[in-house]
Amino acid sequence: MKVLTKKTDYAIRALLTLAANSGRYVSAKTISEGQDIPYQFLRGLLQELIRLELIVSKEGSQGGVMISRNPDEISVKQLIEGFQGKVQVSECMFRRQICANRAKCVLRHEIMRIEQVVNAEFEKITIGSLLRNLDAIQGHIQPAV
Amino acid sequence: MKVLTKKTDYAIRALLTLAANSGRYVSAKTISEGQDIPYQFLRGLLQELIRLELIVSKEGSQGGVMISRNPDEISVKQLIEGFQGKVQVSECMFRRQICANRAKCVLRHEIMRIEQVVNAEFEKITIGSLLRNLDAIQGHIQPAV
DNA sequence: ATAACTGATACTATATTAATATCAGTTAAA
DNA sequence: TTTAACTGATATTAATATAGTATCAGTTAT
Ligand code: FES
Ligand code: FES
Repeated sequence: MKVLTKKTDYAIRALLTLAANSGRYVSAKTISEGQDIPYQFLRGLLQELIRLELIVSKEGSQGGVMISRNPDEISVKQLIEGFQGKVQVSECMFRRQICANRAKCVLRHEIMRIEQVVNAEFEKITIGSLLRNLDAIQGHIQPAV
Repeated sequence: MKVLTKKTDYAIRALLTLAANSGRYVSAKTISEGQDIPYQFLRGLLQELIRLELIVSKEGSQGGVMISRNPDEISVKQLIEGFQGKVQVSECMFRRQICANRAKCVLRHEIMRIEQVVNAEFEKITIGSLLRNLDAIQGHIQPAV
């Protein structure tokens, strides 16, 4: 049981590369090769990131994508929601009117609490914090090119 | 993004019925109808619960399945692990030796912490606790037949 | 004997995720 | 002014996981 799909994982890694190269346009090809993400898959994903307004693009030769937000304001939670939808533990555990009074259902509350904890934790993790951690370890994410 | 699959959800509900009928054999048909779980799907699932040693069965007429553990000792965590595998936030976020020193990787630790929180929460929720909550609400889960 | 059951297993359908492919249009620079 | 390096947009396929169905053999209470 995995919580992050490959797409979200790829998005995080692409954004890390972009955060390490802010102010510069980096091509999909460069990111693809640097992070070992399938090229066309990455391209689609980058277009989604553009729609999410986390990056901007420049067409043509020497073009590419560039991060357009403060990396500290891009949380893993946002990315999960953008690519996988809200964290949802389950639908109503007891369907068909079993819990007539959904609003007061203790179970639901219990389970929604877990969702909140997970969300809160993923909110704390940002592209910025990840990048700093990586830098602290060994300065991995090299400026591309 | 859902955390519990239908199978796990069904298993929880089947076990609640069985917990409310402990000491008695309840047929798959009765559970299926009572909880609105597809019959054959439920049958397979019950066989898995038998292998997990959470229930026992009796063949033949008047047969069925019966819970064989203290409901307080059956946690949702166990069920998730039995049906969906361990909670795993992602594989190593940075593949191919990027983090040369996996053991000390801050990211991994961060992410593993979330996994632990989730697991700890699901461990607290047991068939017993769920059943008591339901009873407290309105005594839903009627003894079957 | 028969109806009500489980054991075991094979199969199909559906949905989600992952990956590829194609072609049109933009831009920098030789 | 042509060309190579790019993105935009979209269609298609492949792989995998989840959900649901079907069948037949064997067991047991009545
Ligand atoms: S779990 Fe759905 S209302 Fe209680
Ligand atoms: S995330 Fe894999 S070792 Fe750091």
